Amino acid sequence: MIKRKTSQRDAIEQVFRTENRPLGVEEVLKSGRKIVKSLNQATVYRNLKLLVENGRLKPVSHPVLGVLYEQTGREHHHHFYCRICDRVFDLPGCLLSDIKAAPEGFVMEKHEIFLSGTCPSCTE
Amino acid sequence: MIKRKTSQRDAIEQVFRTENRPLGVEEVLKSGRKIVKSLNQATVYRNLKLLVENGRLKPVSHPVLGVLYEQTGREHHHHFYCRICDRVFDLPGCLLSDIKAAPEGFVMEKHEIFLSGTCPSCTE
DNA sequence: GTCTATGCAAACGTTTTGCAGTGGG
DNA sequence: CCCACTGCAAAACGTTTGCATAGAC
Repeated sequence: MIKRKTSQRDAIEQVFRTENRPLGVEEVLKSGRKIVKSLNQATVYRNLKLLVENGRLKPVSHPVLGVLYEQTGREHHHHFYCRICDRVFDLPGCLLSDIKAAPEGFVMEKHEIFLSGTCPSCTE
Repeated sequence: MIKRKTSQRDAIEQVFRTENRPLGVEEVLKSGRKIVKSLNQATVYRNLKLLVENGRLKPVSHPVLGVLYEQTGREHHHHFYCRICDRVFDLPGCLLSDIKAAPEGFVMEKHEIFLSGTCPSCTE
């Protein structure tokens, strides 16, 4: 579905590569405008959707921040939300591995884990 | 902040007692109207907020269904989402208990876990 | 009778869409 | 030279709010 290479879409992808953490629409727009100053909100929405359909991004529905997007291609992992700096960090590994999580009768196909608290730079 | 007893609020609370699972605004409105047919959407929104402030309900931000509400007073637990019947079930116990979840430097204060798959009635 | 809580409609913030025009291939 | 993609503005959607009045106490 992506047919052409545009400076707007490039800028959006570059933002994800630079920040290297899950980002929301507003953050992508703000940072993307530093690269392509005419960047429009509708273009960001359309491209985030396109990039998801093309398997380059994955949506993460965060309990506090709403829908975020992150780059695909990394291992299964979970997220840590810092309530002070309001950022989301990737956590290595999976806390649920080889635990029988769901009771009898339930067939578990997926899981998501969200931790929250304070990150290293905000904790003193 | 709740000063009076109204049939609308009673209906809303009754819906939660009857269903006994996390519910979204639309479900509350739909079921509540079976009890008080004039029940208005704005009234549902206002009462859900009031009931949260009064400690009777607790919001749960679900990755698929958005904001749901559940009755307070039960132990810490997590949720299972059935992708077939689209309902959320409470799960007993906590899968994260006494596991060191966050890496060095991160101070974990809370966590949320969402499982999904198929529930007993939808699995054959 | 007082004043909280409700119903209705307008307002709001966020996301999506229609359309004319730009620019990638 | 196409037509995918963009910017802009309007529409759509879910939630909140202002206001007049019903109804709890």
